[in-house]
Amino acid sequence: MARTRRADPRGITLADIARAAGVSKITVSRVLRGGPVAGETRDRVLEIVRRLGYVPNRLAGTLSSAGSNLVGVIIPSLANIVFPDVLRGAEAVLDAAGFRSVVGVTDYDPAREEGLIEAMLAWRPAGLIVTGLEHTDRSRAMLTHAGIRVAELMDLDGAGLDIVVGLSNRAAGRASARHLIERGYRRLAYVGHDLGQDRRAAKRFEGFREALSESAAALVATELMPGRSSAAAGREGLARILDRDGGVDAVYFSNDDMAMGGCFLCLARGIAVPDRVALFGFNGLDLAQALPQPLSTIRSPRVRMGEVGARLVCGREPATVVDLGFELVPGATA
Amino acid sequence: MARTRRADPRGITLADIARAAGVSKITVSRVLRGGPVAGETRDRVLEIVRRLGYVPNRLAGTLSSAGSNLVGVIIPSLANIVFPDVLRGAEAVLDAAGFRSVVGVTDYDPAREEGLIEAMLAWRPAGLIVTGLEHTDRSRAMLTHAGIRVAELMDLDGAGLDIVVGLSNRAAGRASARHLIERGYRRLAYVGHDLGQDRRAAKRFEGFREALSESAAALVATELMPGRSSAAAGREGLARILDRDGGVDAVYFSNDDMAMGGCFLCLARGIAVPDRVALFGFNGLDLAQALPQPLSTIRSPRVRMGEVGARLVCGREPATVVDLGFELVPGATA
DNA sequence: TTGAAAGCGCTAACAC
DNA sequence: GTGTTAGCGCTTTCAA
Repeated sequence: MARTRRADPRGITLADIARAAGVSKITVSRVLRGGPVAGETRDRVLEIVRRLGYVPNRLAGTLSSAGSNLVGVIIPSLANIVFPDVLRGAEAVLDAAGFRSVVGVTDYDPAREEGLIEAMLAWRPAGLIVTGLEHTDRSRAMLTHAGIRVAELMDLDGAGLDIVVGLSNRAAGRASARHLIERGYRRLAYVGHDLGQDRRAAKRFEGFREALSESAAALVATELMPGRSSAAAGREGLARILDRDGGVDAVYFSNDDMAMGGCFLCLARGIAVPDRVALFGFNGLDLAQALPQPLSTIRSPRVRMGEVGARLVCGREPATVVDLGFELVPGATA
Repeated sequence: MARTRRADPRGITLADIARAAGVSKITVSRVLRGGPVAGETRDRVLEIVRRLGYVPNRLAGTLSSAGSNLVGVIIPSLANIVFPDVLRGAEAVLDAAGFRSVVGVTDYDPAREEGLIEAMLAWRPAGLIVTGLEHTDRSRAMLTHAGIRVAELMDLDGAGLDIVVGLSNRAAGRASARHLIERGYRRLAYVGHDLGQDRRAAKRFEGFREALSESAAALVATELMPGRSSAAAGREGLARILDRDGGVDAVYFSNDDMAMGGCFLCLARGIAVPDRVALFGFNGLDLAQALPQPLSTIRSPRVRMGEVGARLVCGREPATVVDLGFELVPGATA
């Protein structure tokens, strides 16, 4: 046995192909990467590669050439379709460009994000895509010193590190308020979920209140449900608002999931929407547009954020901020 | 310059730490992996590691030691919450066990799956998690010869390669039919989406028809909508069934998304559910349980499938088939 | 057009 | 407890 040890006992290596083809390793390497090789040699090598089912080891290739095709993608959650949408956009672009995405889920915890960033950096990825602009100091330090492109997605309200792609949640909140005010609603309520975790929802609410304070309308009730956003939470939150009454004529929800719960409550109780109470969400989910009354909401360019972020993170353009904006969907509930 | 070339110009290496600490590389390596090192040496090394922000290169580590912490996860889509649910379960278990998940999306295309399997194998992952039992011959060959654990999730109706974790979609279809029959429905309809792509939905439909053929009930209408499942498609499909009439008294949908569309149509048209027409779905999405009338459906253990698949793929147990079953949710629509 | 030698950053094996 | 040597499987460099 010439070999003392084999990392992967079943692994066929370049050397095996080279030996079988009667050429050197580097020639096989060239064939595989389209280098200058005689046609006949190329055919012979490729035939053997195919017959043996050889798959080049990218670990070795990357270590040797310093060009990884891994890109880390870190999102807060997979439980809400919003983030899979972003991931979907990123994955499509990365895949088409020959990159593999390594996915991490923070559960909205900055400390977990920090751990994930470190774990991903260990694989020397070509780039890193993260969610939002809020990170621990150490996360920031790692991202800055890693020497790779970093894209921060889904938020524009704050300072970014390199590439920032998203929308202004504050502006979205303001636009939502202005829409309700223009429609004549004056006694508004807010039904949200845990805003300590969901910083972007918190920024929308801030923008919403900002716009109200400059208007004739007022926020007369706020219901913050503990935990994640869900239709059940939105339904329960609206129930509490309506049971207390107080003459609320429109409700702004932290997102479409919550707002759909509100729609369901009104359907169940036979409450006239928007005559008795108007409902407004955020995200523009397809499902909410298939409701008996399409939800009034703001559509966020989720897939597009993933696409643009991925494209930029793989490119060489200078640091930039891309505002993808949002679209107000009038719907029928406000 | 002793060094001719540096793969990563900004990269600090083990050698840099060793030099700064006045020890050999292997000692630093031991410190980092908890090997036997004197307390004082350990402290000195760790201090330098921290100060320099050194993150060990796992490419090199893995190449050297043959122990990758990457696991490939291949799913058909990210657009339907069902697959992010599975991914979420897998990610949670993998992350807790120190593994990173490399994600691939096939778009329901076996050829793309084949390409993804090859691309992932190039990273010599510790294991691979795929969706369903249908694969191209070459995919099968690669998975069999890779010498790693492979888990196939979400389907039990067919032959697996190594680890199989899921539920019998055929049995779920049968159970759905039996439930409707027991409730007294006799003129049934089916509203589905593209079953050529979604093999699991096709198997449910097969089971459904099987059970019907042994009963007094009959399938009197079928509406297959092109493309992916969606509330809009379900709504439109049910509209066609009802517009044709034919005395249909219950409708089985390919999944909850489609069924919710059906619910929305009935709400919009004021059709009494389940008196005029009963509706039945598949998946048990939370959202469908927050509807004014909770959807009658079958709950699939999606997160659990991901968890169990991930746990087994990282372990050493022999090849096995795990039937996680399903739960019929009576709901209020059938 | 092809090859030999050196090295990517790390760890296993075996000294000392 | 610590170091030396020899790779892991590939690509780069330089030469033929």
